[in-house]
Amino acid sequence: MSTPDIPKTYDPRTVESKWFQHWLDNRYFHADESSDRPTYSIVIPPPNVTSVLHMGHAYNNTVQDIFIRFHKMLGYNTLWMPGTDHAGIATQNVVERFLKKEENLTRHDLGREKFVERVWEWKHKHGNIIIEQLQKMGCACDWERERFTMDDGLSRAVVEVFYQLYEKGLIYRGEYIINWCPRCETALSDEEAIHDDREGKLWHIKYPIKDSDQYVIVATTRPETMLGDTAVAVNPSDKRYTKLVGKTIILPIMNREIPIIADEYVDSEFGTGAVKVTPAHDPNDFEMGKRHNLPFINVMNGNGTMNENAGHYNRMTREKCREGVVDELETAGLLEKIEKHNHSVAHCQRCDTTVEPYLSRQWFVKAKPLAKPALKAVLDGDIKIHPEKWIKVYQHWMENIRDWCISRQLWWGHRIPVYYCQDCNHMMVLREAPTTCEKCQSTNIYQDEDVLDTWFSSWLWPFSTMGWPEKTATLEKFYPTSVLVTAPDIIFFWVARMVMAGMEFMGEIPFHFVYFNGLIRDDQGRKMSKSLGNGIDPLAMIDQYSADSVRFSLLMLTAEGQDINLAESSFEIGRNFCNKLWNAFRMLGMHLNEDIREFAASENVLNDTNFFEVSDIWILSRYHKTIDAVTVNLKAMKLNDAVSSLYGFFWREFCDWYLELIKPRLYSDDPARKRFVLGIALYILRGILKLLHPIVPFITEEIWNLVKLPAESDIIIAEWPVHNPSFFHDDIEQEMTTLQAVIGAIRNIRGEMNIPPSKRATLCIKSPNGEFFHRHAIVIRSLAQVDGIDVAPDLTKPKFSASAVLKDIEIFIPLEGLIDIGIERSRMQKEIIRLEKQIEGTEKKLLNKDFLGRAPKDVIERERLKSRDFQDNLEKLRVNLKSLSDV
RNA sequence: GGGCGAUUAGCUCAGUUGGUUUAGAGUGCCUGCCUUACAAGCAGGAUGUCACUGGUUCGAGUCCAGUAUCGCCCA
Repeated sequence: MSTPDIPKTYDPRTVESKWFQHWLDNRYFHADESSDRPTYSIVIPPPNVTSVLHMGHAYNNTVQDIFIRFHKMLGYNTLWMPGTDHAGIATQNVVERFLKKEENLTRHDLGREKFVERVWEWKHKHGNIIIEQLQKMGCACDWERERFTMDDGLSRAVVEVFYQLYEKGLIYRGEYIINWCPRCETALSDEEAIHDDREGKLWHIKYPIKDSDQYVIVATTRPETMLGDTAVAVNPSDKRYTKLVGKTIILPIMNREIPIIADEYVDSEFGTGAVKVTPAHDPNDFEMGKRHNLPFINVMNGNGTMNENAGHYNRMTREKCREGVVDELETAGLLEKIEKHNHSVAHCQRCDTTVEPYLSRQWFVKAKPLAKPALKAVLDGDIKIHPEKWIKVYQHWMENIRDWCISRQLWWGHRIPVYYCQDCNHMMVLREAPTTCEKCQSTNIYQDEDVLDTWFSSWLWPFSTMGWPEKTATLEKFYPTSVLVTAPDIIFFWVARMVMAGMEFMGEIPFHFVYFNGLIRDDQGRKMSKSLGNGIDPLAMIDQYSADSVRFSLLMLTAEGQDINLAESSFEIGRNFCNKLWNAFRMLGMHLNEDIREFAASENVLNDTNFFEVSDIWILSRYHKTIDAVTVNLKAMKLNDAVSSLYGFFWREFCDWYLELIKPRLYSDDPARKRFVLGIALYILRGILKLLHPIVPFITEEIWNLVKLPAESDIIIAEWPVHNPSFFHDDIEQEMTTLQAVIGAIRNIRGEMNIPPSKRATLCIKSPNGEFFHRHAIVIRSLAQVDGIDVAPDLTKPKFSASAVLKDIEIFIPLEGLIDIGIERSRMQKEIIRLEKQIEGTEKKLLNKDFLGRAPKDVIERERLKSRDFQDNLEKLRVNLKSLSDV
């Protein structure tokens, strides 16, 4: 493009898909095991295969993409491992609903084998949605390596891990109270049972004492479970009940005789101090039941209905049963009272059904031995966590870890590699399915019906995706990974367990850093959720504003680890920024030719020192400081700071000032100067594009390809700019600050006086530094819309003029007839009051003996200097104000 | 009940080890501009008892203690 034919508006739609395909075609995303460059690797937190992209994904993956692209440009051999997980419960639910709706079939109609086939079918058809959406975001994953937790390789890893842990005695089967979802009809881990505070009731029930007319009153939040009561318990030190311990209760409705026992667990403060004990339906009662050898009576079926142990409530739902029990007690005069009572109730993470503490036989992982090295890794600082506050949360969980229930009564998932002989009941845990019983040679063998918790495969993700248990070149090269980027709500589900797995199976940490990104909320600070309908669809936002805009906006809005409150209009930030970038490019682009492109790319422009003006030295100084700031912040993972400094430099300095400052030269008749200034501006723009690329990859690639030399690479693999301190010029920056202040003061006068831009003004300056104004006359004229400039050290204030004071510079704008004396006077008075307040502040300090005696010298000196400047300005202002009154 | 975090402009938030900050940014608001890159823009303006109370200090938005409100996690 030598005579630029640049579209007036930037069209992200075609541009974004074009470049993504280009990057794929050139395999820029591909990580190379044979490369000798230093490595940088991330494994994606695998989204559920059923999921569609939400704002949380969009944000989380933008962060990862920035890290990856940044390190790619720094020259690292980067690997971003993508993929999805099979999301046992969620996926099974989705497919079941689908089958019901489309074919009116249940999974039981199909049978296990056929059903699982249908799930795979569904996965092949719909499971790619989120992957395509991530690609739309621009994610620089190594898509050739995409993994799925049910892939053969990853499944082998799961079996291997089960086998190893079982051999070490870290996996066991047993009958315990677990969290049971009656809707999903499966066990859940503690982490999948979400506790919410709900308004409930506390029923006070009279339990008659055998052979007496007395009662013990027990308080319960779950009256229906009384059908399974096998004791009443009180605290041994509770004097109210000492005499009753050992007596017998006639359990109402069931008419079962149950003992009154004493147990330390009972809280005398709660309710009446006497509690019913239901060992098969409450984890604490379960422990008590074991301590006191109580019977365990399960009164419920897996689907949440009552069973034959519930007497005439058999087959009733637990909700109906509760109503019935309460009615029956009331009728019998056994209901003492009902109180309102708030308590926390566990709900199924996937379907929100109230979770039932349920006695059943499940498989568990012994967690304590695994937790020990995992905790040590973090406390020793081998794994660093950002923000650090999460270390404590991690520590608390690890120190109080409980065994992990890993079996699920589902069909979709990794089937537990345990086999039983039908003939001799022998149990075998094996890597490969056996054909005969190793004990009795029977071929009558069946596999455990249950599958494993999805997280039992996800916790292996950092190494299973790289080929473990094989010793692969990928593992050798890219494990441990550099950083894990995720949201803090899965710290226990995933982060903690990945560390345990890494330590146990690799003998090494899985990642060096954990970066927790904040949660996305709506504009009122509420969590985005389907039920509230307050979610913002990132794809709709991408359609409306472009992927770059979405990425940029999210970053601008986010402080480290803080939650983000998001409104749809927030995305205008990014759109406006991209528009500004496009237009900055357009301004230069229309003047570009091969020569200038070459000139800027070769950096020869930097050697043309005799063309340098203050503005050029200034922008180069600011540019190199910006490179430094952005690089430091990105390395420190302070993304918001990196983006802010880029925003400020590009918009507030490069566009607002530099591009305006160069216009006189750009439109001058001096081709050499024009060539030079275009060269500098393009040199800076090239750098800005590179610095911005990790954040807004598409538009930067587009513009880069319009300004780069044909021989240069695409920006995605371009070299990251390096700052050079020899470009730092504090003295020149100081001079620019003064120049900006002068122009600002003039603009202020013009603005406040409502002087239209068409009305040029003359400028009278009283200053000893005439040289300064001579040097900057052209840009002052251009940026402040003034005609002539008179400068003299002893200039007298013209009549009918507005004025401003900047230390030793006094600015006068004679505006006879235009200036409203009233406005000007109040403008000056406002300034005087402001200064008087400042002086008051500094004087207070300077008159304080303790301050003078104890504060460091430089601080005192600074205060003195400040005070003197304020006083000088004030005096001049007063004189000027007075002259205004004299007119 | 235990723990963590927050409280700074109308809104969303920065503010590193106490003095380089005369408390900032984005957005919104008011005024004036279609100035040959950009009205998705430009220029100017207004707005803060830094939640409250006390303490440490020559000096506190910043450190300490307590209070209030809100949020999150765990039991």
